[in-house]
Amino acid sequence: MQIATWNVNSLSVRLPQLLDWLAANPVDAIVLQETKLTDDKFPVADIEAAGYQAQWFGQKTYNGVALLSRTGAADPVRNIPGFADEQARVIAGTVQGVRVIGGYFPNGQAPGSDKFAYKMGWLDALRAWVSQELAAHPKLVLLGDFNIAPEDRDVYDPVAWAGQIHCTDEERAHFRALVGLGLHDAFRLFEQPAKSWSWWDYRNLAFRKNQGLRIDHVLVSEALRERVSACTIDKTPRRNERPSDHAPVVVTLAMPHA
DNA sequence: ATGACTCCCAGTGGGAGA
Repeated sequence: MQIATWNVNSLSVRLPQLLDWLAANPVDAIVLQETKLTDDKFPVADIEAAGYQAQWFGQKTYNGVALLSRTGAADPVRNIPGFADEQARVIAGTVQGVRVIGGYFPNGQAPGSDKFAYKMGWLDALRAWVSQELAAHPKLVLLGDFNIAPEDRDVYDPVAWAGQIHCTDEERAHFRALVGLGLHDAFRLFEQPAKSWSWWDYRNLAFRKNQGLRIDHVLVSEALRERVSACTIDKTPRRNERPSDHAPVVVTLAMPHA
């Protein structure tokens, strides 16, 4: 079983690339971030034609998430229950017995800003809810655009980024607290090339110079840890014309009855 | 290097992203 995450930075712009990628990478499920579409504009027909069922939750201009799966998702949830939020950032569902939680974590803009405070409150609420979800669903994957670079090795220039957004102590403490619920950073369960990033700035030839951050993550529960056989970042779509600034991340699980 | 690019809604520019 394979599950992916991809921040597409506008699904209307990236739909052809998504369909191409799914044809080449027929994952069982994928969560999308930054669809930037109101629900009435979601391209459900194209996605179903590609062999996926979809749950989606969006808004105009900003945010927006979706969960696509071959077999459909049971018990869907949109956003964090009990956390009043104007922004469409979370979609969850149970796919082939695995609880899949896709998130587009707040950017936070800058430490000290209102948006940073929102990010901290959102992370508090997310952790409390994921803790409950874990208790109900031991086989759980939390994945998406976390907008957090967990360690200095996840940053191309950790000196320049020290204390900057995505790299603050507060954000990194939140990442560790999520892991502390009993989750594992699937990417780090394996030997990985140095300088592995999931996002590269559009500016300054950052992709060509491989100047990026690893901010898109897949966290797997303890019950799934032994089943994880691979976790990779696919840089291929970042080489497209008009690419998203993020690359997909794919986790492979050995699921005997999937 | 106070930047750079891309998307969006707007409306002939500006905010947000990361």
